[in-house]
Amino acid sequence: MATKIKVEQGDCVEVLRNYLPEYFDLIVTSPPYADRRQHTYGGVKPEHYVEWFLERSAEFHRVLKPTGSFVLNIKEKAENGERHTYVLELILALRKQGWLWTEEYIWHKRNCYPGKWPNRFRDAWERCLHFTKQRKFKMNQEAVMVPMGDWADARLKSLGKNDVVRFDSQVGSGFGKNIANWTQRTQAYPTNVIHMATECGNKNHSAAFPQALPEWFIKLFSDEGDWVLDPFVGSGTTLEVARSLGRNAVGIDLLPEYCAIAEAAVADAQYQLLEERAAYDKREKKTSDRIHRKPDTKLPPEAARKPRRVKA
Amino acid sequence: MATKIKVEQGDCVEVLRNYLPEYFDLIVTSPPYADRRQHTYGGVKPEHYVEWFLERSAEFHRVLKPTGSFVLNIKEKAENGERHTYVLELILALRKQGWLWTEEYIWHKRNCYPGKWPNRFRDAWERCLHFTKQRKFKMNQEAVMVPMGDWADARLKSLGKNDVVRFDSQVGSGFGKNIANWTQRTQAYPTNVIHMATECGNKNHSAAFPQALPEWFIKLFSDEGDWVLDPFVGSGTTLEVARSLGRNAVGIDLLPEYCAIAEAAVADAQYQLLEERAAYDKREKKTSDRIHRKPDTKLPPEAARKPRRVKA
DNA sequence: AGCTCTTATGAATCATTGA
DNA sequence: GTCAATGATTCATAAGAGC
Repeated sequence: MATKIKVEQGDCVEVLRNYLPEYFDLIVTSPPYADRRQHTYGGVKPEHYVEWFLERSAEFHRVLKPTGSFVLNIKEKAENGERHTYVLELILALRKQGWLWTEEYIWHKRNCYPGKWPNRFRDAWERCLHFTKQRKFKMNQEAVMVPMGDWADARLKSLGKNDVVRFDSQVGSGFGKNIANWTQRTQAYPTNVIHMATECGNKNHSAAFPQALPEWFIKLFSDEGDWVLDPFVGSGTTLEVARSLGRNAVGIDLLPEYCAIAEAAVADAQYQLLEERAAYDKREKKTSDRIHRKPDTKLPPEAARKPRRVKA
Repeated sequence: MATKIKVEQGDCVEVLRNYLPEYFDLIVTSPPYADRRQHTYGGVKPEHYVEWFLERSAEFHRVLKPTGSFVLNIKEKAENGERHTYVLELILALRKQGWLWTEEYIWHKRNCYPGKWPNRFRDAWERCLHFTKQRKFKMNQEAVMVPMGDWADARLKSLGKNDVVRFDSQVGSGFGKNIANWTQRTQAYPTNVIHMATECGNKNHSAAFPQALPEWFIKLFSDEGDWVLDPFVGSGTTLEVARSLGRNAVGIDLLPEYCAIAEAAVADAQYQLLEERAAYDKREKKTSDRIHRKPDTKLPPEAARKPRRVKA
């Protein structure tokens, strides 16, 4: 069964009215921040942001499944030496709208924007607010497990800079193979701090998201075949990732040009996957399930037997 | 001139009434969190936390200099599957009280509390809220610059899964070259994400702060000879650090036993410094300024010439 | 001195049990 | 019903033991 990806042009508050209730399993988005993208979204003023957002999040609530999640990547701007409070107010308002504020994940941007100001350092983090409709919801913790800390620490701490340089030059010396062994040994659950560089993986457009960010949440809060929504899809990163993970997805954006970019990005991703698949088939001389592949991490037996999920 | 350190027992709201207005240059504290440490602080209920705190922060505002800073280390708890909102409400309320919410620093705890739950991962971060009375305030950015070497080490230590995968797959792709770049520069300004483990001290008390956390803010927001206040001083970490950095300090705590511990800690620190000094004098055969020493990192010339400060 | 290995222990949360 | 107490889960450190 093929993965369905759809890009819709318009204001999400209107587009979503055509969708049935409880249609989506996951909403993950990075909305236009207040007063940003003025030329595109008309620059919602900070003092009107909450009101503006609530109208849309009401629709999100309607189209989200009871066991679904809503992940909101956002960060308040600083102005006149102070942080704006509209994000705090938004959290409080969303709770009044019926959302549960389940968690606040921190996206730690390792390579943040350069700059220097007299009253603050560079901003290296953003909020990823996790809202749900119920206390029990779908969460696949095993899908995002990380190699255990002992591993990286012990091994890398003992690596001097010379060792790293040597490692750099001795391609294929067996180091990679060893790493594979260690990762097989033990895995740990991650924390609520997500370390990720702001790499825009695809070159043609400036992605607000690094691909790995929506990837993490899509793996964590949805299954293959589920429906993912990004109501402010921008350049389409969420859609690309959703497709590559075997999720169906809908992306909405106000701007026709963004919709075009998003569609192109998805088409590229699709093409690339087909090429990969062809190459793989040729190599392996048999069909593969590469496109809809399982998470590449080995699950511990007990985790595989009873994954933590909630019945819808 | 000797550094003055004072420990006062009592509720800070009462103790501070005896202090003159605009007495302190910096307030840095980690208050008892709502419903935590019940056996010691009586556990302020989340729904009364803001009210309880505002009474005290009004005094903080009175005794803080106009160019001073107030750093609040706090994190809301999760209960019944949801994060509490009292910290968000506290930020909004403090602004109404006249504080400027200048910045929110993230303390990323590398070794966070273990545990597993169906709906969340381990909590690995806390807020360090930075409030001021004016848009212009004292900030010594150069005092907390990070040597590039250490920074590279920290980055290697904190390698997450994605780094590992990249490490593994892109052998020889320039990892070593990047490291070479980092080590060439000497110092960098930090960001608003502070990467620090929670040292569990070998002492008799549960050390909430790692020493390095108040140290960072004391260096950043005060000068030698300034007055630092910790109104919930607990085991006295702030006082120890203040003394070692040549700042005068006042610590207040409700509990007599904590005050005793704090006084002992400061005495220990004092004793240790004297010993160090004696040893140093013996080695160097001359007097040293080790106790009030400058940061041991070399400043770039231009930074040393014009440190960024605000006149009082 | 330096290293491996073991052990104890935290500003945690949730589900369950008992009053 | 509401609330308080207990158990289960889990991992990055420091400290100590052993070589």
